[in-house]
Amino acid sequence: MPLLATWNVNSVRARLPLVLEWAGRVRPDILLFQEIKCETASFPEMEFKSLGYECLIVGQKSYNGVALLSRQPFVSVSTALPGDDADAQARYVEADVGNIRVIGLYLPNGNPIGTDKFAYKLGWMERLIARAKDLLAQGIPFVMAGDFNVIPSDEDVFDPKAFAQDALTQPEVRRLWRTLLNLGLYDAFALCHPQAERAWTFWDYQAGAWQRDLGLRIDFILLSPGLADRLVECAVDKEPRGRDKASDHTPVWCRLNE
DNA sequence: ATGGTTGTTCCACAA
Repeated sequence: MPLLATWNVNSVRARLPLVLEWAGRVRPDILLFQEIKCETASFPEMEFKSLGYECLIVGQKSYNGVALLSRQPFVSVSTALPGDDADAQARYVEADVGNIRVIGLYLPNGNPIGTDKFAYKLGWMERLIARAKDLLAQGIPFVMAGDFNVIPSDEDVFDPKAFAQDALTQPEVRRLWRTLLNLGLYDAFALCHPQAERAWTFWDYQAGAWQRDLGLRIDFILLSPGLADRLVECAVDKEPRGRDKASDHTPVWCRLNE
C-alpha cells in the first residue's frame, strides 16, 4: 500500500526539523519536495537517509529546487522537463519507483502577468502536457505531483476577485490545466472528495491568512488512468501549516493499493 | 490603494 506525499517546503534547510518530524511520523514511501532552495550538494541527504530514504535531488542556488525521496530503490529518468534545453530552472524530477513512473514538479508561478515570467509559465505547461501525452502513449503508469501554481477554478481560492489579475487564475493557464487533465489524468483529491470545499493547500504568510483560513488549492497529485483505479485515499494534512516556522504550503498525500 | 511575511543572498528578488 504505497503512500506518496508532495510538499512545497519553502527551503528544506529552514524547514528541516519540521519536515524530518513529519516524514518520520507519517513515513511516506515516496516524498516529493518543491522549493528546496538549495544547491544539490547542500541538501541534508544524510538526515533523510537515516529515515530510510534514497534521494534524487535537483538543486539550484537560492530559488526553486525539487527532490524525490523513496524508501524503495528507484531509477532516475530525468532531472529536467523535456522540450527546452535552455531552461536551467530546477523544477522537475522523474524516476521509476518499482513499476510506477513518479514525477515531482514545481510549476512556474508566472507573476506578474504580461511579462516573460508569464510566457515562461505557459511554455512550461505546454511542455508538461507534451510529456504527459508521451507517457500515456507509451502506456507507462505515472503520478505527476507537486506545486502546480494553478488555481483551476474559483472554488480553489478564498477570494476569486482578489486573484483576477493573478497568473494562477488566468484563462490561458486554466485552459492549459484542463488540456492536461483532459488527456485522461485524474486529480486524486477530487476523486476521493468530490464535494470538498475550501480544501486549501497554501496559505500566504501575510495578513493572517492561515489564522483566517484564507487559502488556495494549488498542490495536486495527478494520476494516469491505471493508477486512478488503484487510489484508496487522498488528503491534505493541515497540521504542519499550524506549526512554528511552517512552510506556507502543507503536504498532500495519497495511498494506492497494490 | 497599500501593506502585510518569509527565505536566501547580498543590500533585491521571488513568492
